[in-house]
Amino acid sequence: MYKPDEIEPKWQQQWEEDGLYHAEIDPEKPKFYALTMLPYPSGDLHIGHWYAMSPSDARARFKRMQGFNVMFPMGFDAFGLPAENAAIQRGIHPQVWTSRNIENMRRQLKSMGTMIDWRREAISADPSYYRWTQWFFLQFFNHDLAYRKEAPVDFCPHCNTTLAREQVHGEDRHCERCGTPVIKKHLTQWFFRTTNYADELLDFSGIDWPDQVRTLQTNWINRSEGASVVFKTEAGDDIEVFTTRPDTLWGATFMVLAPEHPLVAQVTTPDQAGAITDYQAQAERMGDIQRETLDREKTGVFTGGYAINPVNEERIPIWIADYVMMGYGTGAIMAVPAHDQRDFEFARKFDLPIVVVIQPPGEKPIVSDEMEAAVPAAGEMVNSGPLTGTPGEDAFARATAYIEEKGVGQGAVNYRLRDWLISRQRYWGAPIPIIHCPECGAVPVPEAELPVELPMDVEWLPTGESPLKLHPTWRFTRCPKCGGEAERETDTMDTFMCSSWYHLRYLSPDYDQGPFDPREYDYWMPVDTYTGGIEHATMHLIYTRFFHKACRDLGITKGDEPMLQLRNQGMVLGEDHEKMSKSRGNVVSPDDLIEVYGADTVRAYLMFFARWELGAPWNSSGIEGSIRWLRKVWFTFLEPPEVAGGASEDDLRKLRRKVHQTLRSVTHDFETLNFNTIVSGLMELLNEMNVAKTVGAFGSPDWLEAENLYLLMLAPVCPHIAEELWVRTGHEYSIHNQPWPQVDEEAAKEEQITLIVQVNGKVRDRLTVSATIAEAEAKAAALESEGVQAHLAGKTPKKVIYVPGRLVNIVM
RNA sequence: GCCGAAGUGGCGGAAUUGGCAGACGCGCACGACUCAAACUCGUGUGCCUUCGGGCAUGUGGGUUCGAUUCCCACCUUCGGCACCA
Repeated sequence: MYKPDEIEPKWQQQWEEDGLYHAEIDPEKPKFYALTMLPYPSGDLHIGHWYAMSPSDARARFKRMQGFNVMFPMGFDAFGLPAENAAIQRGIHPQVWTSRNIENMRRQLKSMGTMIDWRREAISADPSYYRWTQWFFLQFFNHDLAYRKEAPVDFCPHCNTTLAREQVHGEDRHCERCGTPVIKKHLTQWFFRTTNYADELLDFSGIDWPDQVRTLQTNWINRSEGASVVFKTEAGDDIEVFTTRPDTLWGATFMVLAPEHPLVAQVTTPDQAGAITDYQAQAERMGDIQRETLDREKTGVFTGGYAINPVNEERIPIWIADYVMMGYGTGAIMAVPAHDQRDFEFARKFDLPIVVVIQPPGEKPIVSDEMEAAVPAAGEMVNSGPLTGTPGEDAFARATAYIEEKGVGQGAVNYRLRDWLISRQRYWGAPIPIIHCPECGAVPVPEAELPVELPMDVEWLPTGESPLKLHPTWRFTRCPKCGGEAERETDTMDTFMCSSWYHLRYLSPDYDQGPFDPREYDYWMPVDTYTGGIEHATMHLIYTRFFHKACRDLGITKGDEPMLQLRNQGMVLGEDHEKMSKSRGNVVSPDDLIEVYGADTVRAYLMFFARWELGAPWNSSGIEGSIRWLRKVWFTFLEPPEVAGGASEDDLRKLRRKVHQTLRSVTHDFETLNFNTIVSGLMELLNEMNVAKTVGAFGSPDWLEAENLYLLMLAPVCPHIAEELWVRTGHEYSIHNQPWPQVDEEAAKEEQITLIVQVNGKVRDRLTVSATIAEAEAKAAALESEGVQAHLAGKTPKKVIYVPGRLVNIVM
């Protein structure tokens, strides 16, 4: 009987005692760093964690058998709000709550039978870890990659903290963690200069990442090329704008500033001041209730001020309107109503002049009074002073050159990507290692004094405010520079900061001379295969790339990218096809499944039941198929056959062929992470082996080879049963130290093939012929076949097409 | 509105990238075992059929001897972005 509850714990213990999966530097062997995204210690592993981790584990095991020195580490992204909420609601200290959860999740991970090397575990909330998170912050600070500024920022009123732009999602601009719509606040916060790396982040040439992630990141960064142009105002100030259409500059008939633009007050005339202030107040209120979505009708107010169009010296009015956003570009635009739909609508509503300066080729001349919509297409420049007549394809370049010659602007590139806001007004995070001194300003904590540890004796307030702010003593300190009284920064860092470098801490989690041991780095980095959810495409996966590149420029890391290959798994939905959630009551618990089926069955089912990158709804009867398969594996190898001996040469050759064909496809599918076809291939081979068993193949040399190869292929998928059967069939422990077998291409070759015979593309016959059949012979056989004769009716075919080894198509 | 992914039996999915559509598994039906049920094993299972065959990979076209695969248009679903200048 197959009893997973007996064999699984037994082997897990054995492997652990023997240190089977310890990863050590070995210059003799090629290394392979297999990494899967680390979990947040929420308390329980759910089936989604299993789905992410157990196929990744199987892949790592496969690589190990292939002869690579594989490191497959695990850790916990242990800072974060849920721990703090538990503290507020139940009075448990986040430290206690977190370590309790980690203990449970570690136990669950071990029950999965993974090859995780637990000696390399890293926990981001440990002072020995966040000491280095803080150290990285200081390196960035010292090299002007971290800075502090006041800005309108996104604030989650539920989580009581600011968020990075990447952590605000959806049309309603809600908090990535809790779903609450964010509000704008003006606060002084810490930022990292991610925008310095915008262009480099768009370059994926050195890495094998899914197109989808590349597209998401590319769209997120949203690079646009254009020009920045300076308009002088009559009030004396310069207004800089960004435009992607420098060729339309002669058509700029007014300017629009965002209501929050700092120059609004300067350009506003006294008689317009009242209307302007009212509109600004309205826009500010609207900001909270999403002014973009609520009101598509253009609104705005004239400031009374004028600017001069730098190319034609026209005097153009300056307006403010909420369709111009302070957060993009310079917060001011030149409005070209003839060629921009938004400007067009605005001009029509407020009766502003529309001047056509682009004429698309081959279309009848555009007349501004008759326009029903803006004409955004490229075309010949018209009505554009010295550049009139410039053809569409040259317009952009010539206009930019002209602006530069005149000294009123230059070519410019703009991005949507913002600098990364890393300040969080929360307790359970790594404190920002800065001391604010009234004399010296923001002073970094000396490296020798790291980590700035979180105080444990804190009080939780139901207001949701960070207890660091109200701690009686913690924040008061002395300035490291002048020795005067000073205060600590009470904000902590975004937890995405911790997870931006965790793959480096795994290299040497106990190292205390730096964030990682350079010897380990030189051997293991970069990560060879990284697996995890696509939901991190524009958060963690941008941050960690930025982090790596910034560290490279500081001489801390090497190479341009931290992770060479990325693969994303999909999501396991509930049986009702909905996202799993406690409130829906459709959550599948891995602990329960292991109790009933054992880990090997769960692992096999998770690999088999869907395309890994897509995921699928759970199916509780589907998993029955997986345990049936493993029971059948057990019986096939251990149960004596009903027929002993007597298999024909042919039967044995057939068996051997199937074994090597399966080995070929399984090897390929492991390489490409097509887990479902690995399992189906093994199922198919097992069926074939049982056929061979009934004709007396059991015990023959070919059978024994099949058995060996079968168990070796099974080992990465179902490590426990494979080990048990390996030992029971008389092999030496451990199967997991065996090399991956080689395909015998000769054995895998088909001797006979089914030649498909088509007439006009329709199958009319199937012939069993030698695989090496010659073209003439194949065609002749096809023409003579019964099925064809019936359709030929004495006529001569027009054409006969032969595809070697596959088919003959007779065209009538 | 823009960008991207995906549409194949009752279900999850397969098809060496242009060559037998539906592998493998679930489910279902029938049979064996059983007093009976479950388990297990066996057989069958895309649809229609006048049993010759015909129709089938979201829809409609196209390229080709041949299309799930390539091209064009459209529909649906799911993700992302969105007054981005």
